Amino acid sequence: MRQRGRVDLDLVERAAGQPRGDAARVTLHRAQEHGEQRDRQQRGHDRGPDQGSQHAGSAGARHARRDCSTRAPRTSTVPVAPAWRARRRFATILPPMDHDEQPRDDLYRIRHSLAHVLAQAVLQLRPGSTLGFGPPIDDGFYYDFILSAPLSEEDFPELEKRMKHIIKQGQAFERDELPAAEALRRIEGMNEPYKRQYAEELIQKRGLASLSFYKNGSFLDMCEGPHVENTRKIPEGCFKLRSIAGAYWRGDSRNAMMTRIYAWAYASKEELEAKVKAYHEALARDHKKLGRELEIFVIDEDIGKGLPLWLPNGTVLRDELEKLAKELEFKAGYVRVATPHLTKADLYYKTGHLPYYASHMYPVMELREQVDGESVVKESYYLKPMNCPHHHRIFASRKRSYRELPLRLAEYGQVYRFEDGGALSGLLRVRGMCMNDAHIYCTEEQAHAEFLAVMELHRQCYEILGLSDYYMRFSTWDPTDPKGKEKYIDDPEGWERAQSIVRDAMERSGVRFVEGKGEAAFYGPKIDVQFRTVTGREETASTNQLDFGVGRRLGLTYVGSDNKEHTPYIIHRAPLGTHERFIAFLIEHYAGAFPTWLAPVQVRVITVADRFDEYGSKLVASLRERFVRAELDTSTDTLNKKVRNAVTEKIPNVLVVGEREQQDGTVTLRRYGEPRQETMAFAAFEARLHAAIATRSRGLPA
RNA sequence: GCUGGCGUAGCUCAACGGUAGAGCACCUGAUUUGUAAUCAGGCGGUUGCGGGUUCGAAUCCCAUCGCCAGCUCCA
Repeated sequence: MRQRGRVDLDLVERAAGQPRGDAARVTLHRAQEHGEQRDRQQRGHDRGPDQGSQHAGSAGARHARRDCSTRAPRTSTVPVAPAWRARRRFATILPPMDHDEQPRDDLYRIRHSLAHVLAQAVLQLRPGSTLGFGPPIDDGFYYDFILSAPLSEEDFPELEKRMKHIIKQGQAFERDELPAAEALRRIEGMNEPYKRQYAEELIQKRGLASLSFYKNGSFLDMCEGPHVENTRKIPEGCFKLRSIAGAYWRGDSRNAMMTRIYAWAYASKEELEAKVKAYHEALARDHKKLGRELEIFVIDEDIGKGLPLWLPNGTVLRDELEKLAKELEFKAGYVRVATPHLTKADLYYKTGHLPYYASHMYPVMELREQVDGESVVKESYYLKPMNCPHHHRIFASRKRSYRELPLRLAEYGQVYRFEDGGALSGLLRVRGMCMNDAHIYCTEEQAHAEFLAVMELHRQCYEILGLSDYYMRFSTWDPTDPKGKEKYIDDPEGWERAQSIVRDAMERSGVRFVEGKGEAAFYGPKIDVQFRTVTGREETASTNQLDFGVGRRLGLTYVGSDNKEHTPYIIHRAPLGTHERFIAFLIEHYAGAFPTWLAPVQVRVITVADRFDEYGSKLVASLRERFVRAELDTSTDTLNKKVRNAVTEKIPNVLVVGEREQQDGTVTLRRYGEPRQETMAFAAFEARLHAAIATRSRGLPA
């Protein structure tokens, strides 16, 4: 069960991507416009306060916060986001739309009206059911019910038939606006307890003086509209019931479980069909499917839920990403550290994780000994759910001077979080994950440049990977949050300063972002990078947080030029998130066809007949000599079959060699996805290949 | 965690109260092939696990494990 205790640790933070349970407000900053938006969107469960889940970004984010230590070269070589301003690659997917922001256009009306039509059909089929919410959503609409008898997808044809019938009847949507008291009386008569509860909230908490109702045919609903004037305005064949699932009333597991029916709906039959088709095609990129087919990872029941086994192909991806991170971080002045997977329980009491975060950690390991015939606990250990406390201890390993700041400690650290079983999903949400983690300890004066440098590091990573389908979310502190003082560091001035540092850095970088008020980490504001999976779920890939509170809490200090002790700012960041989530993301991004530098098998040599295998072996040996992942296909398959296999495995470079090539010392290159093949000297191919790998380019430069 | 659906060979699936099958993969043999599946044979499942109903269970029931989807995109 989920507990709702609040921890104030970073962990607590919802991990990235997590949906936050509270209604947070988000402001969209696009160039100059500001729009109000809310980020609900997440479809994950609310992992809000309680759950810290997630890795990747989230993880990064959340975890990170704790203390550490070590010294880094006090270089001043940090590149300060220069290039960033000019590029426009960020944020090409649209952030979630706020309820109050959605355009009430025709499509909105159609979807909203269809939700009422669905409800009417459901009430016909299951009289006595009660209603929850039924809003339009990004790709259609849904409606929540407490059904008088269960429905399943098998009932969809019947429901759709009834819906079509209702539409054909040409029911008019009639709006009725009643003063609060009268509205409540009417709702009372409707026998809709959830609607009533919400109506009371609207009147009492939001101060609405009146409520509106819409009636079409036999169906009456409290609803703000707008709707189409008549069901005939709903285009024929523009919707399709999609799925049925449970959903808690108001997304809160303490509330009743309702049944939610989702449907797709678009402005025309053609558009609907195109979208549904695109959706099904997108499923072919699902990382769970490709992960199995391309032998990247498996999740073995005998090992445990959420604990992936990385197969050789997947391990190549991890190694290459780590190599990339090490190179970029080295250039950005980071130093690497390594810390153990286990930690004494005491540390987590100091950081504040225990006992609040305990439900998201694997149970304690206790070393016992016999004392007077009784078994007593001598020492207790936990698997670490984040790397920050370890890094903070490294920072604290000796006295620190301002002269060695900023100190940037980096580690691809393995952490374990006990996520809810129902939340686990392939590599996207796991219980064991390896984070591209780092903590930067710096002075307040350095924080701005360091944060910019972190954003620049993000830009570099994303540019190399060709990622552009994401948006950034700036999560800030909400001074009016009723739980503020227990949840967040109580230091309004500190928040203001930290937020202005981040906001300014973001604005200077020119990156588009949305603002989520009330979504900050407990110790500071953060920037999360949000993306969507092929199935449309939003997740956090990367996270960056400016922590002004934990250093103080843990007594981390450095000696300043004034010979006094000061508390460092700490930036927690994870541009590549966790291997688990990030690779899931990359598999879907590339549809399994990785660029040469990342590909598990970079070159497959196929001979026309086995008498050319010796020549093929020489090619492979030459390539492997310089660390190219090349291999010779020695199977007895036909040439056609070998080519087919290489294509199926999405190998980026296939070399076909036979009599001609052997004689001329050439190779015939067949690039994945390119119909044209090309014969060239082997030396020329090698040079191009090495160039492609060295520059991590997507193609093979000429 | 909760709601619902689903677990048949390594993979994708069929059999839906009456002897558990196919394709691919794998193994063996033949084939030595110039760009997306050569031919033949073979191996492979106590139908996730455990109970129950039944003359008989992969099919029905219960429990359990696992997987998938959903769990505010608020009237």
